[in-house]
Amino acid sequence: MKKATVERILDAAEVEFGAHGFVETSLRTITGKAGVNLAAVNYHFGSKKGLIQAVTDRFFEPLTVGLQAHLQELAKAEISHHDALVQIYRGLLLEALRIAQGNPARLVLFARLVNSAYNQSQGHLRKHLTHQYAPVFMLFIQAMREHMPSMDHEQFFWRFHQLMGMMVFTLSNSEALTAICAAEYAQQRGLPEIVQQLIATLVAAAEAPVVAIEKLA
Amino acid sequence: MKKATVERILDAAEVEFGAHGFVETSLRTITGKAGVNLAAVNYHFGSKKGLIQAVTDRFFEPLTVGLQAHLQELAKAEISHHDALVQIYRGLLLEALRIAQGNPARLVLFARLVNSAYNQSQGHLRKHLTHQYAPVFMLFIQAMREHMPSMDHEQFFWRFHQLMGMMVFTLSNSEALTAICAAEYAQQRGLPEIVQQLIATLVAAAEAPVVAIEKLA
DNA sequence: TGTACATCAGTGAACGCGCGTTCACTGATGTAC
DNA sequence: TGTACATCAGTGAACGCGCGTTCACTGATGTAC
Repeated sequence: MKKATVERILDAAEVEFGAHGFVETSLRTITGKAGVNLAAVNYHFGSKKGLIQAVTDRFFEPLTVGLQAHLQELAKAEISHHDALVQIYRGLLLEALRIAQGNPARLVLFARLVNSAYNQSQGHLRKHLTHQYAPVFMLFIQAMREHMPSMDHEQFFWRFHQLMGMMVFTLSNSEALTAICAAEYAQQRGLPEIVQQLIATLVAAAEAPVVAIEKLA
Repeated sequence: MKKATVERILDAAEVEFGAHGFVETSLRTITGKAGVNLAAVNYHFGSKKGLIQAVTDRFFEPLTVGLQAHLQELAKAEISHHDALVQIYRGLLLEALRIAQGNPARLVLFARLVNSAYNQSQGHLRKHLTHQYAPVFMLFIQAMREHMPSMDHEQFFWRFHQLMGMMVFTLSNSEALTAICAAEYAQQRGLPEIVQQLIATLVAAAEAPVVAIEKLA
């Protein structure tokens, strides 16, 4: 049973976008890998931008649904700030892992998508993400903020994005890093171990003492 | 007194590469801003890759010289692990700030350059960086490692790259983040404040307790 | 049940465009005798 | 000091290529009467 054209395009696009980014992946590469006609992308998705947004939604829709449920569960539980922070990141990253289905390229795609929320080069994607998923983002940020009580709004803002950076970079380069790790330390690490280490450092960084914002001498 | 063509190209390239990345910046944009002939890039630098490497060297050569001196000074001093870590990152980031001369786009360029050491899409740059500046990188890593004594090699490896990620992301998106910060919190932050906050979180994350590497449940 | 038409998924070939690069050329400066 | 030649910085126009997109078209399926 041959998969429908739309799905085969999305499957191929997901992998290629993850591996080489949006700009450096051509529609010819995607349609080639998918075994469909070049014009099929524009027929089904209208444009390359449309395809990028479709790929985004196929990942983010289940992710945000799962994350929202997880965060709402968490809000009811009475646990320490520390455990809550761990659970928040576990919720986000396990959900992402689940959707990526163990495929590293898909997790890299997730990191690229988050990154592009800051990046002006994919302006349409930034708009799409913020318009489409703002409520869940807000929920996530609020949950974090609740459990980092010693900071004022601006301090939290900077800290939050520092953590985002750590997460995005680590996931984006997970393939390069596991390769180096295998070569240097003879350890074959998978995504679950990487994510586990990542969560530990993220939470520790979230809990780091607050420093007043002032100019660097 | 009109600047020489080579310098004017490098100046423009630095800014444009910082603002839009290597792939998404065309030679026509650069030569346009520099006010020189399109063919001048290939005449002076051989190719676009050659230009990228020249831009890299103009930033990294003074950076690595300064950083090396700073690290060697530091090795003599008898200070705590914590203070040493602070000084290591201060050395790196103040040197980068100095070379960027307060121009945010130049600091973004620095972040892009570090990032491309991991990124396969600019393979030539990755090779160039590792071949050209490996000794200073090693020195930097060794200095870090010395002051994070409770980790084994592999744990240090992962932690180190998590910190790199935080740094690269924060600097890469410093313009977007300062813009959001100004809009949301009515605070006009400059690079020195951002770097100061960054160093605090980097060091805290470096000092975070070690966690055994195992699969995530 | 049969026929005419509409809709839809998909195709092959071409379009215009921007890209990095190339090349023959110009004009100024330096050098040898 | 003058002349002939070589070298060098820079130029204008074109080249070939890969890109996203478009368009006329095909063949299959659905629908109305």
